[in-house]
Amino acid sequence: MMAMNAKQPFAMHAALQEPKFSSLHSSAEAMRRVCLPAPQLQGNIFGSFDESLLARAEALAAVDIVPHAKGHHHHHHHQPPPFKPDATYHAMSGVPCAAALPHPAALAAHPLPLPHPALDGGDLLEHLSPSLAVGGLAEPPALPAPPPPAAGPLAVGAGPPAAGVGPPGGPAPPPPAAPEAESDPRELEAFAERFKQRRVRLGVTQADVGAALAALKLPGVGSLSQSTICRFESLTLSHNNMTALRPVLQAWLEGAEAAHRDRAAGPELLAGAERKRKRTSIAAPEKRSLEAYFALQPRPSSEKIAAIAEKLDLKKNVVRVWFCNQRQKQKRMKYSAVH
DNA sequence: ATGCATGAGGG
DNA sequence: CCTCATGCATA
Repeated sequence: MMAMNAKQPFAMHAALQEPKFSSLHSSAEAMRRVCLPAPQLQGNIFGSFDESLLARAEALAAVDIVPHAKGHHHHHHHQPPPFKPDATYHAMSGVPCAAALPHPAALAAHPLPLPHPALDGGDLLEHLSPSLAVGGLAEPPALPAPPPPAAGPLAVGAGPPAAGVGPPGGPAPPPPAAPEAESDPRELEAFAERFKQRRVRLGVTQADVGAALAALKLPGVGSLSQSTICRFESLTLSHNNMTALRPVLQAWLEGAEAAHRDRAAGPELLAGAERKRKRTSIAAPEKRSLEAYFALQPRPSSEKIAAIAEKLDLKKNVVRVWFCNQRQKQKRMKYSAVH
């Protein structure tokens, strides 16, 4: 009997992408803004920037054929394939990493050493520069007082039906520590940490938690993936998302601990997961170019994306998605530094 | 722990 | 097309 992965991605999704944050989000937004280079006085100057930057990035990408250079990393593409190998398909390996994954990897930081416009040379994007210089760099640094909706239509899992939180009869489903939950970043941070600690103490993996959420049968709440649980614990989700998930995870935690004490009602807290598939990967050189370009223009137009895609031998959609993801990453909650 | 991707919902 | 919440496949 094969267990078909019949997952029901309950739709919660972006309910409102409008300015629905009160003040916390403002911080995030502010952070993001300050990250951007002053989008002014650009004009033709940027054209040069753009050109040299991308040219350099591409040059770097092209030097993958150098004998050794740094002394690490050796690629193998950029060959003249009859196709467009923008993506590298790797074989799967079914890694049951789960949560307590003993990876000694320490992660490598990406200081993003933005090159200086001192470089010059190829005008690989000559046909791009013009349009970008005047047509794309019109960032309206406006922020017309975001009206705080006050109401919390977060609808974490309240997509289709009206997941009324607080039905008469069994109210107070999500027992938030604070009725008015300020959603303090510190608060969330603290909770995430405690959550992880207790989760580990229960000997439950992130994947297990995600799967177990469905057993809670909370309205609109299905199962989540290990990724999401992990991101929650590491606070790499948007503030909105964190806030929405907190009650759910807290509910699970309580139930799990209860089941732990009383072994008789929590067999669903364990789940096996089997996955098999492949993921497309963007090669390092291409990634570098993309990063360089992103630093200059986080929001390239379709035309620019198409041009970049062609230059890098990537599918346009891949490039577009890459930019989208970059934006999300840059925007993601990381306010644990500035309040 | 993260990268690339899908999809809903809003413009 | 974009933003956002999520997920699968990976390193």
